[in-house]
Amino acid sequence: MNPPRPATEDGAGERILAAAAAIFASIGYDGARVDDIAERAGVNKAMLYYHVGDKQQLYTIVLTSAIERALAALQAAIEPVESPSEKLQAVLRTFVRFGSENPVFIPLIMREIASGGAHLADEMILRMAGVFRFVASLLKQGVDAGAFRRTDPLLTHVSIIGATFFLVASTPVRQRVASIAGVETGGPTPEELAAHVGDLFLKGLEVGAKPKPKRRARRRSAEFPRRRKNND
Amino acid sequence: MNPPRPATEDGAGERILAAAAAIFASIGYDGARVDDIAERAGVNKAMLYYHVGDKQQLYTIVLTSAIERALAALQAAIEPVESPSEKLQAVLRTFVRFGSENPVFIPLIMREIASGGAHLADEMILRMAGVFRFVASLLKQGVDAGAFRRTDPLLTHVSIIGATFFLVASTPVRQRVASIAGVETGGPTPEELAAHVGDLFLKGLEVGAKPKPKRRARRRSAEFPRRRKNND
DNA sequence: GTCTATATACCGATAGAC
DNA sequence: GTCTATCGGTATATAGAC
Repeated sequence: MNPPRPATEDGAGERILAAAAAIFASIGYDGARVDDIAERAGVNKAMLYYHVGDKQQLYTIVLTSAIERALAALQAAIEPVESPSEKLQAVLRTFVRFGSENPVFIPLIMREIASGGAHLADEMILRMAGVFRFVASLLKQGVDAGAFRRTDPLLTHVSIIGATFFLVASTPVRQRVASIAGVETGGPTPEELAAHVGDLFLKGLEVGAKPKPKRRARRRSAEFPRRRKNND
Repeated sequence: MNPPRPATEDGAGERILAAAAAIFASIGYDGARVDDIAERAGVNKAMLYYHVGDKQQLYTIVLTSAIERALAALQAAIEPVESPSEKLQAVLRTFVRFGSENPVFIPLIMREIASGGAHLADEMILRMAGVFRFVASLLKQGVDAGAFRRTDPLLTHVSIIGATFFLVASTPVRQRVASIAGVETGGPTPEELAAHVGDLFLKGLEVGAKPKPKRRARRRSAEFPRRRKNND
């Protein structure tokens, strides 16, 4: 059951993982066919099992390696800039750019969210929490510096992820909608997408001239009791 | 191939569609098993084929009926309010509430986005364009009234959809991440989710006190040539 | 209209030859 | 290490009895 070696060295292993990522992203775990992955990678199906392992292991490796590279890209992106606003913009740009350059990443995550994290091992949750902590610390820096309003960091993080991921992943559907709706904004570049979402969220987070002491407390109040966890 | 009747009348047809929606939402089109749908609906599998049709027809009916009800909910939601800001907030609240009360809707759409709209017939694109037109007209009202900044309506619409859908659908994963990351915001109510995203987007869209003539022109400039359409 | 039984095909995984 | 052939299980869809 266990692969004889890490399968992350170059050669057939890389081709198999790349093919698996592409197919898992486009039709999901259940829709993916191991035969198709092997064919796309140019290897025999038996070789796929020999080198990497079964379908579930293949999926886990694809998912974890993708999110690890995403986190590394995020950390590299904010290094050269200073202010919280610039860092946040760099993060948004990195989300958009990484998702555009690695077109398997966002569909994989979106499908996992859609299924309630059914295939997500604790290991993946841990890495997602790492990305969240990264963004949360950045938001906190902005709040401490007086640049950002104080918001719920996790909900803000999810909002950012949702907006950027949808902007990138919706491109094919968006173009069809734009064509039918008669608008001409179906084909923006990743830079334009990042600029749009950066504009929106920076204005939404930055401390404006008018204080307007927040329309509702962010802390949980007694009138909103905690809901039961609904993991099945 | 064609079902003998519309299959939207009450009785077994409704139960079948509800069961199909739940299963398609939780494990996707390819993962869904017709046997499971029939069992969940409490009908024989042959009856399912007799009343509704095959798996693809089942999926199409589920998807189109869901988005039609969503659009109806949106239209009903903005009727009682007046100002563009209140209307936008009502729209956000409706997205969150409808998605929470119809837990099949958001996963269905998210999976379609993730697959690039592979299963989306033109009929569905038309309905999605209807929802976009609805939001776009609302944004335009706000711009004309001097309440909102001028942004790309389609990209703003997608950003709103992405943030709200992710906030709602991420609940199970978010709770696991929150538990690991040591934060306590894993279980907000739909009202709290709507308040958060409303706060964020209203501040991001409203015209602030400081004019700050926009950091970048929204119109496509010569330095960003239109990309080729990449529908496969 | 309803249900049982089954046709037909496919998929994941592996045995075993080389 | 590589490939062919195949096993066992399961899926969609339908035929046909009642």
